[in-house]
Amino acid sequence: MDLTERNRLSDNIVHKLRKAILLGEFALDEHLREPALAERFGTSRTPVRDALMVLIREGFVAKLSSGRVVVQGISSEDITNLYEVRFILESHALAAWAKQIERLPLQPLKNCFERMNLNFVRSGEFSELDMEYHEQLIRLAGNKSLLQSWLGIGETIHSILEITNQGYPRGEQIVQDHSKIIEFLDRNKIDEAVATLKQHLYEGQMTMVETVEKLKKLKTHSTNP
Amino acid sequence: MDLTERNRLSDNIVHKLRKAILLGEFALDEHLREPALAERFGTSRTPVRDALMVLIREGFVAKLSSGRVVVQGISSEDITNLYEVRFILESHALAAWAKQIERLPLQPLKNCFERMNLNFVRSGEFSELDMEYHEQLIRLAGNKSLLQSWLGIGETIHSILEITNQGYPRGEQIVQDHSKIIEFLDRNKIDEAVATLKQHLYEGQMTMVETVEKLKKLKTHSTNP
DNA sequence: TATTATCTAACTGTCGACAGTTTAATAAAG
DNA sequence: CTTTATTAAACTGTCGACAGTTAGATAATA
Repeated sequence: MDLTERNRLSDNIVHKLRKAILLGEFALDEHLREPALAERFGTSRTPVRDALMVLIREGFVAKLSSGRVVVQGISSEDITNLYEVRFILESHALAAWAKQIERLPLQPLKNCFERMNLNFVRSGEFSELDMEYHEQLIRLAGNKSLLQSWLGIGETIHSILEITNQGYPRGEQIVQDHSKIIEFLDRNKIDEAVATLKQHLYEGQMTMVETVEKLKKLKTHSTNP
Repeated sequence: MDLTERNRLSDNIVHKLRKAILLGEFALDEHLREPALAERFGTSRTPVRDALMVLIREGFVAKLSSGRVVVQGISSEDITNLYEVRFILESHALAAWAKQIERLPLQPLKNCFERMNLNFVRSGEFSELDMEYHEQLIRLAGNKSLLQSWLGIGETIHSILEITNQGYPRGEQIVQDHSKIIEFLDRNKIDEAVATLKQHLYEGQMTMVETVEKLKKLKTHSTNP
């Protein structure tokens, strides 16, 4: 079933570069040079180039038409934007699912929830399961483009969570919300499911904004002599 | 203002590969081999790899975890999906713009419309201007993530239009719709603007589905001996 | 000193090559 | 004749190198 999952060097570089950008290691609009990055990560330029293409798509960096790649950084407004789009995509998924003549089964969503419910203490896996739950939610719509758009947003959010994650203080709340959404869907109460989702995402957004703000202050102090 | 626009070989390859896939030159799930493509386009493998990464993002091909890149093709359902997402993004842009305390100016949208209104005979530029109009519409929301998500959808749609384009039989209707949307926005009639947009996109979707179906039939006949 | 011109160093896009791995083909066994 | 084992060809990921171009430093001019 194609589980090979070869580890490419670029994957590792993507991960580390995202972290470095989020932690404010680079200044805004700073030019990221491929040779310097290649030396930093102990590779040739090829995996660095591949990694930069991924980060361009995710919006962490931007490519000027001159070819230069510059750091974009993540502001509170960016996070608000991100969650705004995330909500319209996910709420549309629920609405689209409800409109289907033959609705796709809720089972994958439920299975994911069960795994999360059991392991919700282990914060490492929790973040993955949280995102997987929302991905399953999107998949309910059976719309390839919707999934593709969501993956762009979802991966960005996930990578931010991965780094800023403080151990999921809201773990129990999250599990409870996920449970409520499934119940509402089961009972065909779509509006209630969407409302729960909205509140759920809003809280996630607030937490992330706070965390990123903290990080930013931390950075400002440590660099101001 | 950064107008350099260097021509990379990969851009050319992206264009030609998209066209080949849409015209049905490759079978579904066919394996695209980098060396073969490199020879076909008279380049080394590097620009081919870069081009494939773009096509992966656009959904024309998919990368298996083994590293293989396989052709995905475009079905009528794919187009429906594409337009469904496009509509929720664009309609959200209008709603978000309307909610702003200090609304972004409509001028860029109007400027784009004027250029389209003048040149709408020249079908070559028309396609570009049509997409630019809708991009300006998205920009009204002032949401970076929304724009990024839309660009993914928009570029895919644009590339399909570019190839299947039969000379824009609906040109006048399109210009008229664009004009109506601007008027509605000017008068703060958001619901009407969204309704016009919905009808506008629906007609675009129908045209594209028809065209792609025609292409498919054409292909079936020419390959069946 | 401010501004323009020149030059050098460095970067990006591209190339060909290599190594490990995977696929496909062939041979061996049931 | 089908299924498993073996082998060989080919592909992907990675590397170092080169050339044209760009950015920044230095020199020249006002």
